Amino acid sequence: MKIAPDTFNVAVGSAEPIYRQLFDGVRRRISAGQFRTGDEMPSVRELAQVLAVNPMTVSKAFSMLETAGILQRRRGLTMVIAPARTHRVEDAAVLLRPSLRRAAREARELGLAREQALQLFNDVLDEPGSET
Amino acid sequence: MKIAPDTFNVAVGSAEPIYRQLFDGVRRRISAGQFRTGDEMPSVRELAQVLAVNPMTVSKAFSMLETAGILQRRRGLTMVIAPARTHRVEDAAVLLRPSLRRAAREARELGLAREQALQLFNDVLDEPGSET
Amino acid sequence: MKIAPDTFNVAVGSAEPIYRQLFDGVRRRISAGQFRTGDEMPSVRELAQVLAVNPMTVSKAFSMLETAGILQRRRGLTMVIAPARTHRVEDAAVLLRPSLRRAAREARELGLAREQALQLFNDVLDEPGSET
Amino acid sequence: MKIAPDTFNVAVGSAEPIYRQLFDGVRRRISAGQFRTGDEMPSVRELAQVLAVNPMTVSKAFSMLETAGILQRRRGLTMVIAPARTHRVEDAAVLLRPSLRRAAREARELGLAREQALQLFNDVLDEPGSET
DNA sequence: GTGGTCTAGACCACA
DNA sequence: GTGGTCTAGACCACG
Repeated sequence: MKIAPDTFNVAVGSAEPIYRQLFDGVRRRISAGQFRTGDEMPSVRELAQVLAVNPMTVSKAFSMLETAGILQRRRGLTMVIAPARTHRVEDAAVLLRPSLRRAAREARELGLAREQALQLFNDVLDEPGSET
Repeated sequence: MKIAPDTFNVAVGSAEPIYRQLFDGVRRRISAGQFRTGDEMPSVRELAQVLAVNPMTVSKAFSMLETAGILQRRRGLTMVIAPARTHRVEDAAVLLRPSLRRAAREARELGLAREQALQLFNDVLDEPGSET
Repeated sequence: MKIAPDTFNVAVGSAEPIYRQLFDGVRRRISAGQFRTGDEMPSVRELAQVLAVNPMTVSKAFSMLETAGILQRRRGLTMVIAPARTHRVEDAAVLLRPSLRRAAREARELGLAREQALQLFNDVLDEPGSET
Repeated sequence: MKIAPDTFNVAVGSAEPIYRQLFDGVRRRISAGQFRTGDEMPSVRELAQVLAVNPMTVSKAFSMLETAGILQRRRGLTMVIAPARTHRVEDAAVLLRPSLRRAAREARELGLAREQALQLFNDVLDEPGSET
C-alpha cells in the first residue's frame, strides 16, 4: 500500500530532467500495474532525501502528476495514486513508442537492416537494468 | 564528393538541440558509409539557409565535429570529413545502443515481456521515417 | 572555495580570442594549484559582467572546459572544478612549452646565441605582468 | 644573391596566419643578417608552389613587406630586399620580445619560479627546430 | 537564481 | 567566397 521510496531511481547526470524521470517513472509503473489506486506515495521530503535531489524537484513532479489526474493530494498526508477514472491508465505501447521511434529513426540513418536492429535490441534487453 | 545540403534534416521544434541533431546525424552517416573521408561539407552559410536556421547554430555543430576529430578545417574552403585515424568510425551498434538502452529500461518498467517489446519495435520499424 | 570573479582577466583587444584566454587561464591556475577540485566558479552572468564581455563568450569558455573534463556542471548552481581524475592536471612545463617553443624558433631565426636568448627572457621576466 | 625558396617554411596548420609567418620570417632573417639588401626573393608563384599555399597568400605577405619598406618591386622581375634606409633593420631583441612576454606571463600564471622558467627555456632551445 | 539555445547581425581574418 | 568571434537580446528548462 505504501510505496517504498527506493522504488524510484533517478540519474542526476542524465540529460533527462529529474522531474521528468520521476513523472514518467510513475506513469510507467501504474501502466505496469505496480502502483495501484490508493497506493501512498512517499512524502516529498522523504523522497528528495533518498534520491539526494532538491525537494522542489520532487514537488514539481508531484504537482505535474496531480495536474495529470494521476496523484491526489490529501491534506496533511502524502499523496496517493488517483482512481483510474481521473486519468487514463496508458497502454504500455503508447508509453514506449516514442523511445522506440527514436531508436528506429537512428537505426535507419545508420543503415541497419531490420534484423540487425531487432537483434541489437534483443541483446540490450538482456542487460541488467541501470540508469542512463 | 561534395555533400548535398539537403542530405541533412533537422527538427527545429524538437527537444534535441539543433546542433546536436547535426552532430549526431553526421556521425551516423559516417558510420553508415554514406559520408567518407575527404567528402566536402556544405558551407556553414549554405547549410544554415537550407535548414532555415542561424549560421551560428550550424557553426557550433561543425566546431564540435572538428573537436571530435570528425571534420577538418581548410582555411578559406568548406570543411571536410577527416581521415578515419583521427576519429574512430563508430560501429553502428555503439551509436544505437544508448537509445535502445533507454527503450529497454522503459520496457522493463512497463513490465513488458521481451517478446512484446521486440514486437513493438518491429512494428515501429515499419513506420515511414519522420523527425521528432 | 568560491573563486572570486576578479581572479580572471582578459585582454579584449588581443588577437587571442577571449574564450581562449579564459580557457587557458583556468588550466594554468589549476596547474599552479590556485584552483582546486570542488572550487566554485563564478556564474556565467557574474563573470561576464565583471569582465565586461558577453555572457555567451564566457559560456563558450565554460563549455569547452566542461568538454575537457575540467569543469563540472551542477544543475541550477555554478560550475565547479572537476576532480583530477576526469582531466589530468597538466604539468606547468607542458602548458608553458608551446610558447617557449615559439620563442625558441624565433630566436633561432634571428640568429641569437643561447646566452642572448636566455638573457633576454630573464629581462622580460622582470617586467611587471600585463596582458597583451 | 637569389634566395632559395626552401629557405622559407610555414606551418599551414598553425593558428598563426600563413601570410604572417612569411612576413615575420623575412623580418627575422634580415635582422639576422641572413637576407641582405639586394637579395632577390623567389617569385610569388614559385614560392607558393614550394610551400603548397595559395599564391594570393604569398602575394599578400609580399605586399605587406613592400608597404613596410622591406621589399622593393621591380617590373617584370622578382622583388628584392630594400636598402636599409627605407626600413629599420629591427634589433633581434625587439622582434623576439613579444613572444617572450607571452611566455613570461604564462610562466607567472603557472606559478613558476624564475629559475624554473629559464631552465625550461634552456631545454627547449636544445630541441631541433620545427614548426608549430 | 543557474546555464542552454537560438537569433539577427556585425565585423574580422583568410584564401 | 570561407569560417571565427562577438554582441545584444530573447526565451526556455531547471532548481
